[in-house]
Amino acid sequence: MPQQDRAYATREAILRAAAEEFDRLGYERTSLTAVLARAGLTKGAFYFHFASKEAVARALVERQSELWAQVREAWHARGVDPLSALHGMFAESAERMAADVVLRAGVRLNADREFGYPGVPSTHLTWEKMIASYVAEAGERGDLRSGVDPDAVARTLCGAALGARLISSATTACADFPARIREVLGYVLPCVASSGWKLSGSQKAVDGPDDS
Amino acid sequence: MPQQDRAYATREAILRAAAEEFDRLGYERTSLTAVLARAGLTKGAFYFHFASKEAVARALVERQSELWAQVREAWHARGVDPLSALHGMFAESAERMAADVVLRAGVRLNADREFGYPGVPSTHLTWEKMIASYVAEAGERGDLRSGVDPDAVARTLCGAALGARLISSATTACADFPARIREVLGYVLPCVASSGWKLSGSQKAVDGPDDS
DNA sequence: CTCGAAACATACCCACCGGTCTCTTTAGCG
DNA sequence: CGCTAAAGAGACCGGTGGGTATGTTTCGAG
Repeated sequence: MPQQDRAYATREAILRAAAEEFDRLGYERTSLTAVLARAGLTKGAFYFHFASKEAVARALVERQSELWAQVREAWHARGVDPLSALHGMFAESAERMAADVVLRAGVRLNADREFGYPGVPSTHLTWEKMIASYVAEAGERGDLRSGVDPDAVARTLCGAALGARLISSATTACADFPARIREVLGYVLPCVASSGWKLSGSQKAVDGPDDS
Repeated sequence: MPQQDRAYATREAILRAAAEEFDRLGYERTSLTAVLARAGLTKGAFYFHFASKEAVARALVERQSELWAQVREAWHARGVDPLSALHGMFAESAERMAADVVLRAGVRLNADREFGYPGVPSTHLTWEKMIASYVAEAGERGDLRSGVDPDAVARTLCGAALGARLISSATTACADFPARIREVLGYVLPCVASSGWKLSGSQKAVDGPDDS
């Protein structure tokens, strides 16, 4: 609760303007001047609310990471099988990103750090492990084909999602990101899951091949 | 044919040093000073051979694009089925990239332009179309499952390859890129190809699931 | 050997960007 | 009202990076 309401508004305005620029250009190529021009503010306002350019970026990454835990919890609570949960989490994440610039910026910033700079431990490994554990769990339930390596599947899905986001971000500002994600899932999961597995959780699986 | 042999050598040295920096840091974060320090040269030498920083980047992108046409021709000449040709092209490309810094830098620069800057037509669309045509051709031969959309497969593979390269580049300097690409192909192609299809062309398909 | 162009070195310029400093305005509160 | 701190404006600074201008070496031709 800020001492003044106006302060909260401008802080949000800065975050939003920064998100829009970061989303388009990434961290390096985004200048504070551009952000402030977009927000209709000046450096005085900025450095009152944030300690540095990096601090805004961190704030955006923060918001983003909070949200994912939330999404994950929600799908965990639904009690569907692991593969369906994975599908749901991917799809919901993609849809949220398509709808929210602030979220997109946070994701991009988070990724840019990892892949731009060399040798960063990276949150991305966390994702890979999380996905791998879901796939492994599916294996214990007998939902996998024989010979499927959970780690390899996790690497594939992670990479595919990353690439899809980049392309979608550059071409349609992530508008077609959900569709691309569903395509990826549609062409990977059937190859991973055993023939008996079916997507559950009131989801629509689009663009995958028919069983034949 | 340069007037002096030494000139050719230094030009190559600049290209190599620039490639190493571009490969690690990307275009924006690479400074000429760092490149020249690495090459043991000065700005005088640089601006004699290249008009600008961007010109070196273009030269690297140029080399890269020449090579792909070559790879594509080679696999076309082998006369294998379309899906096997796709597999071969992907695998060979990945292996060349793992081995050659100059190539990697060109690829990264080419991609950075497309995805960093908004609204660039992009060579990447060319790739998608090319892949889609191969997949469509496979469909005409009856090598596809029913319900498979060649365009969607192309998007998926393109994105997956892009993501795999980024992750591999950041973590192992693309050393495990060939393995990651084979994983991707192993978990996508079986889901796309009809059950009768088999990989040909003396290639090893690793990490894919068993048929069951 | 000489001379001139090619090939490279070095000092310099300038625009920009993140960050700081000082000053003004606004809002809460007695 | 009037006082004070929050909130914001706007000028300014240091550093860096791409690019240039000018000087110096190397090489090949005649």
